[in-house]
Amino acid sequence: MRIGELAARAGTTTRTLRYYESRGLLPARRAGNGYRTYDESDLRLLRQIRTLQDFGFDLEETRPFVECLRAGHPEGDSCPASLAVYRRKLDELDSLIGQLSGVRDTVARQLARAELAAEAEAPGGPEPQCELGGDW
Amino acid sequence: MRIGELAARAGTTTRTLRYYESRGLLPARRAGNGYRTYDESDLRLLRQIRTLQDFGFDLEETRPFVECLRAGHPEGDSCPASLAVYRRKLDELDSLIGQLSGVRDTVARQLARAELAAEAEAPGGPEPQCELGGDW
DNA sequence: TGTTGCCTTGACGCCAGGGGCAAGGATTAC
DNA sequence: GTAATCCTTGCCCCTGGCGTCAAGGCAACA
Repeated sequence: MRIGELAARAGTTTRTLRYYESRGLLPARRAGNGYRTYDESDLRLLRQIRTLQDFGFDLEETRPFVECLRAGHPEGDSCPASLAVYRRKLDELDSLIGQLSGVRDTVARQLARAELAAEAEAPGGPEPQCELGGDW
Repeated sequence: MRIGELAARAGTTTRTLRYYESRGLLPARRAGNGYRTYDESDLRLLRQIRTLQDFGFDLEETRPFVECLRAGHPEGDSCPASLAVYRRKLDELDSLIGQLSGVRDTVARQLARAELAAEAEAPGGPEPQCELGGDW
């Protein structure tokens, strides 16, 4: 199959496939006319890449999975290098989520404080909000 | 005060201050010789920007806070536009944290599954890990 | 008078992951 | 025959927030 068909079947673009090839991630055979040629196994590699990318893995992090599949393993994560990437990613995610949660709480506190200050500055203002019900 | 001093006092660089100016975020007066001139209130604006940047706000999101201070309000978040940014950021953070948590759990499951498969494939292998204790 | 040291503008680089276009060759359909 | 698709390579563009020169001007101190 040629590049357009592979791209269509994987739900991506030819530009992306050429980019992966330029990174050495998904090299293609060439037909006599210079056209890139792919087979079903390439589709499998490509799907592995896209799945991990959807998880937020960057391209380099998908490399061990791709090489694992190319080496004949049944799954991209059947190799130690892939497991190492999983573990590192898990740590990264935990750290990032922790950080973001901290920021989230800080922002929430700032918001609450600023809202209180605004309400104090505009007493009996335009937003009584929830007291004693509205007109419904 | 000139640009180098302001940068030093805010813990940032002159390049950064010129960049902010190019974005219209922190314009400077000019001395007769063309040098940028700042005062204490600029330092305050700059600190507001840096604080929000540290929270992961991008530059444009800091603009309402800066304008609020410049308008004479005691705090950068004393204005409705700033509160709106807080709320939007809070939503973004919640959404992002939720997404990342989902990915985290997926990766964790994949890792556990792949580790089990690897162990099944190498029975009595090199990592008995926690059963019946080691040599200690 | 030189030599630092700060200042000015302008311009390119960088990171990822491609988008988009140009100029041309190959193939296929009618 | 020729028009419509496909394919090729190569090149510049984009985002954010600056870093890093480069070439030159201004100020202060010895």
